[in-house]
Amino acid sequence: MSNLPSEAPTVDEAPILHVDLDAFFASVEILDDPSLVGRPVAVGGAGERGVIASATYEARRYGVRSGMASVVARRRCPTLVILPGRFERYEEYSRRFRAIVTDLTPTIEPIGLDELFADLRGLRRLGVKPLDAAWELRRRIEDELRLACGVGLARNKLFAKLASKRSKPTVVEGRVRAGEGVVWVSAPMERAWLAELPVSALWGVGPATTAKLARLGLRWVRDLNAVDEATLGAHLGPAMAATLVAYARGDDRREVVVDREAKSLGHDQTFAQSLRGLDELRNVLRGHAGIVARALRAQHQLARTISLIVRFDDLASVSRSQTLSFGVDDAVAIEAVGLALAESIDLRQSVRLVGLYASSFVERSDVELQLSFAFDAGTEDALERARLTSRSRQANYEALRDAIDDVRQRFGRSALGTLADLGDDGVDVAVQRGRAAFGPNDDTAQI
DNA sequence: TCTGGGGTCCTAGGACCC
DNA sequence: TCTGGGGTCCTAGGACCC
Repeated sequence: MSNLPSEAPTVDEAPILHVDLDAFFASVEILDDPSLVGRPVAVGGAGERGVIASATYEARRYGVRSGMASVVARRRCPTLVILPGRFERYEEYSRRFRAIVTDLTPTIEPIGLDELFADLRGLRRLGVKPLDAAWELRRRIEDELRLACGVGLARNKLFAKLASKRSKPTVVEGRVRAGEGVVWVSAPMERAWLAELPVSALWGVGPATTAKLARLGLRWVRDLNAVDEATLGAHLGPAMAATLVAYARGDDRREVVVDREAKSLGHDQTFAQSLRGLDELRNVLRGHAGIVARALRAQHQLARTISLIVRFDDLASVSRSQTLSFGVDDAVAIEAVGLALAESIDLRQSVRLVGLYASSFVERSDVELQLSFAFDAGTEDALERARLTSRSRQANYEALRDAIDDVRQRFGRSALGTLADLGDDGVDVAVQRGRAAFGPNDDTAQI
C-alpha cells in the first residue's frame, strides 16, 4: 500500500490520527519476561471457558486471534503460552502511552487501553506536519515503552482507524509480514478504499449486522451506496441505517471527545463450573457488590441504578435493573438490591455468568463535600470516615429500606423471602447486615 | 470452534405527566 | 366521560467495541 499522493498532508488534510498498540497485553508480558521472546504468547482465560484477549504475531501465525475461545487457540497452537493478564500493569503502560501522545496534543480520546484517537487541528498554527508527528510518536513509543504500534492519519475517525489497521503487520501463509507503521488515507483514495471493503470492516458492524446485511444482498461497503436509507432502517433501525449510509459515502462526523465520562461500571464473572440456584448466587453477589461499591467510591460516584445480568449455560441471558430515587455506593445496599433482583429471576437453569452493574451516576452534593472537609482529616482513612459519616449512616439505612420497598412493590413481598428467612422480615435482616458492616453503636435501630 | 470482562449505544414498550 | 399527542423516565434486550 503506498501513500500516494506523495505530497505530505497538512493538518487540514489529515486532522485525525489513530494509534493502536500491537498485541498490547501479550507484548507487555514479553517485556516483563524475556524468556517468552519468540514463543507464541497470548493473554486470556486458560480454562475451558476462557477467551483470548491478546495474541502476539508469533501466535497469530498459527491462526490464534483475540476473541477466540482458548480451547480453540490451543488446538491451533499446542505450544501457546496463555497468561492470565495483569491489568494494573497494562494500565501503567497505557498511562505512559497516553502521556506520550499528550505531549503532541491534549486532544486525545482513548478507546480501551491500547488505542486512541487524536485531533491535530489544534496544532495548525505550530506548523506540525501530520506524517512527521506520526513517525515521531511511533519512535517514542518504541524507544520509551519498547512497544510497536500502527498509526493512521485521515480526514475523519472512520478512515484514520482503517488506516492504522492497514499499517499493521500481517500474517500471510503463516509468515509475519512487517507493516508500514504509518498510513495516510488521502481524500482521493478514500473511495477506492471503501469500494474494496466488506461491510464488516465498518465500525459498528458485527456478526449480527453482517448477517442481516447479507440477507439483503449487501456484502460490500459499495453495496450500501445503492440502498435506500429508509429501507435499511426498517431492518437495522434508523440510527444504524443513517450511520452506515454515511460511512459508505466516507462521511463520519464523530468528533474526538476528550474526557468522556463513564456512564456505568460493574463486574461480572464467568464460572468454570456453573452455579445452581439462589444460594450459590448469594456469595457471588456479595463479592460483586463489594467490588462495585469500592469502584464507585474510588471514583467518588453514587449510582442510582443497579443491574443484574445472569447468563445461563445455553448462553441466553436475562437482566433485571432497579433505579432508586437516590444514589448508593455501599456494598450492603448494592448487595440487597442485587439479591432482590436475583430473586425475580427463574434460576432453574444453571448459571455460567453473574454480573452486577451500577449506572445513572449522580454527583455527591456540595453539602456532603463540605461536611466531609469539615473533618479536616490528614489521612485517606480519616477522609473516608468523614465521607461515610457525612453521608450519614442513617441515610444508608433509609436507602436500603427504600430499595427493599421498591423491589417488593415490583416483585411482591416474597421477592425478599431468603433475606427474611434469617429474621422475621427482610428489612430487619437488612438492618442486621448493615449493623454488621457499620458497627452496632449507631442510631439506626428505629428502622 | 466456541465464545471473557470492561464498557457504550440503540430500541421498544410501558408508566406517567401535561 | 373518553380521548390524543408529546416528553421523560425506566426496564429489558440486543448488538457492538477493545
